[in-house]
Amino acid sequence: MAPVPRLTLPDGTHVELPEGEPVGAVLAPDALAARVDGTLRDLSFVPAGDASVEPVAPGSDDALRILRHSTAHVLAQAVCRLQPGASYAIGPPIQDGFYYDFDLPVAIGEGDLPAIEAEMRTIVEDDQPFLREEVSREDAIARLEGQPFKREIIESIGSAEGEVATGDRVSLYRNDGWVDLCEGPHVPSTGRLGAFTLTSTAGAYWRGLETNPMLTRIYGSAWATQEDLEAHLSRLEEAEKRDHRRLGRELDLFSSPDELGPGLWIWHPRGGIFRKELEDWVRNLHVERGYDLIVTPHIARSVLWETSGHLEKYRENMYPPMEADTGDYYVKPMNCPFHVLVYKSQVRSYRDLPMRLSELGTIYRHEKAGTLHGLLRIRGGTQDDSHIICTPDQVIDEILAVFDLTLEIHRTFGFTDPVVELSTLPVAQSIVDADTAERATEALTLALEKSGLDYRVAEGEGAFYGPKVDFHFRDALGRLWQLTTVQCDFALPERFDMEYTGDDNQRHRPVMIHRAILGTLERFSAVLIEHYGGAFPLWLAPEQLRLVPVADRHVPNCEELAGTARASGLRVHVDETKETVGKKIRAAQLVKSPYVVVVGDRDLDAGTFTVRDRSGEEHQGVPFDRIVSTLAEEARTRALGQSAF
RNA sequence: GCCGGAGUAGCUCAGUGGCAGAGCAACCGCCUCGUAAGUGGUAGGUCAUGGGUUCGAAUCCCAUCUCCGGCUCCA
Repeated sequence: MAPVPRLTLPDGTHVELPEGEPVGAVLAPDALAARVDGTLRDLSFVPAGDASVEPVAPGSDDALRILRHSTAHVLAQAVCRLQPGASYAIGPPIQDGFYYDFDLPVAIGEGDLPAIEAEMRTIVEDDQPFLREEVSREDAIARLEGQPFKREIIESIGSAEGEVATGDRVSLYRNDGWVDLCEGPHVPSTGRLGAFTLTSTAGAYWRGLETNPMLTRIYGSAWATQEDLEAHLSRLEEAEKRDHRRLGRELDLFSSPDELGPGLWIWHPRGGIFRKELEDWVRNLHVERGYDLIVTPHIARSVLWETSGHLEKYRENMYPPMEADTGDYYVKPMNCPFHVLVYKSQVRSYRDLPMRLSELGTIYRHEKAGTLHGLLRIRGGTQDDSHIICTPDQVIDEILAVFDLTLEIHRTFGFTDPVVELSTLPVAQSIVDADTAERATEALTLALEKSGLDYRVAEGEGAFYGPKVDFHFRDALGRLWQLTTVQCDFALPERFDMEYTGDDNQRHRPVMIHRAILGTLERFSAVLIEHYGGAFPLWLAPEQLRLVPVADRHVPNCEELAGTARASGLRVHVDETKETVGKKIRAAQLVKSPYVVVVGDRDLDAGTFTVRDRSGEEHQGVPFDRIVSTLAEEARTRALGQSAF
């Protein structure tokens, strides 16, 4: 007779499990699953012998994943009830929720989601147990007859490396006669689910391959409690309020009229002043850091792009050529070839190096139509693009200096704690030989090690001409944005036959570092708008001070005060509309004007004013010259918070 | 590019085969006001574009353009 299994609980105590009893029998009733000897299992799992057992408590990350996965099953079951001929593919838990992919006899849209959700609720009310069975592959295929995707998965299991199951047996989960191939584990029964909602539908290729059939994906969100779900939904609402496309319109910053073409944007006066401030600052900072400013055109002959390799490797992202009297011209998708030409305009010596060539270069990329997204994914944009051309000995120090500048720039906006990623060369489509790629990767790795930054490696994610280091920063809502990219390039110097004379009087090949710290200004602006929710720090605010006359007769007083403030470099708006003070305050608040000063008899008599900031807080009795000097100082220091007076 | 949805006044939207609508914004008055919407009026439209069905189309059909949500976070 087999010995009774002895279970070790997380607190170190031991319990004996009566033979044939599942682990759930000894765990708290709120447990959703169990971790048995480190592996996630159903509560119904019966251990073969002694084991350590840990409950998967509600609210834990494991529990959330299981909950979401189980909810995905309920979704699939509901869809199959509503559309009996449906094939179901995969339905994993994801960030904040889950999805399931289907091939449906009848197409559905978002309007069909309430009906599906209602069906899901009845399944939850039924409190159907999730029953696990382990069967042979043949049996599994038989049980899932008419499910081509499941068949494909079953046949592929164990064949590719890293596949989940091994051996000939796979697991099925069944509730109420509906069967899915699934590794598990699941919650004990559907009654444990509930805090979920379906969010959207989408097309998704089977296994993500464009050559595969397009399936219908249904997305949902699921949480441990209704409160968590509601908190998530209000986070989405907050993100929507901060959407740069919406704020760009509301704050009158930019637009993309149809006549321009997709992915192209015009900046309005209020957006223009914001960009000017950003650009002036970033240019000056570069000059301070030893960069030289250059200017290059938007188009160039095809020969330039042949030499650079763009026509060979980057053509699909380039606008088609323009025919002209002197040959074919291409609009530039990158600035680097032009910077090479600046370098090559003279014979260079090691004394010229490092050369740090910088421009706000406007580029055009013919991005795939479906990938465009506001200012975040555009076809025309301006990069803070620089190329550092240096000797191999100087590479590491130059890269370190770029890292340093990167951190300084992002700190100015309140972005800290970057997530740093080293992307190695994409082997297949590179113009670089393995040896060169190795050298470039090594240089970046050495610089990263020396910088002390934590980083992770992404194999094969680099640019076609070289490996790169990317910096991602977290915004006010906790979202990560890839902003900075630093690329180490041994290929273009070769292709363009770039040279310098060394102190040995021999010719040498320089190294080129590509780097954009803000990325494109359009994209960066979008990130800033969402980060600040449109409430820019004073130095970037299109309007810095708004004066509100109490009555018409105070307009001249406001104009006079505005003149004083403007003389100190402040951007001031006087609200001359014939509205009530309350209405004018509201208008100022809606355009997120940082400071509002109401000007009436009381203030003019006293010679002091009440300053209202964005939070609505009022600072009383402030002389106007102090308002001006305080705001000027706030702008000068690029302060992130508002002044207290 | 592909799947699904959408396109009506500057903005947000109603209108589902029978005269093109509302709120906000704009403009013109009245009010001269004290920290988030005072009040009356006026103007504003090729209902994305082109074709079709119909006595009749914003509405139904087709095509095109544009926008929105997505297109492995792998049972």
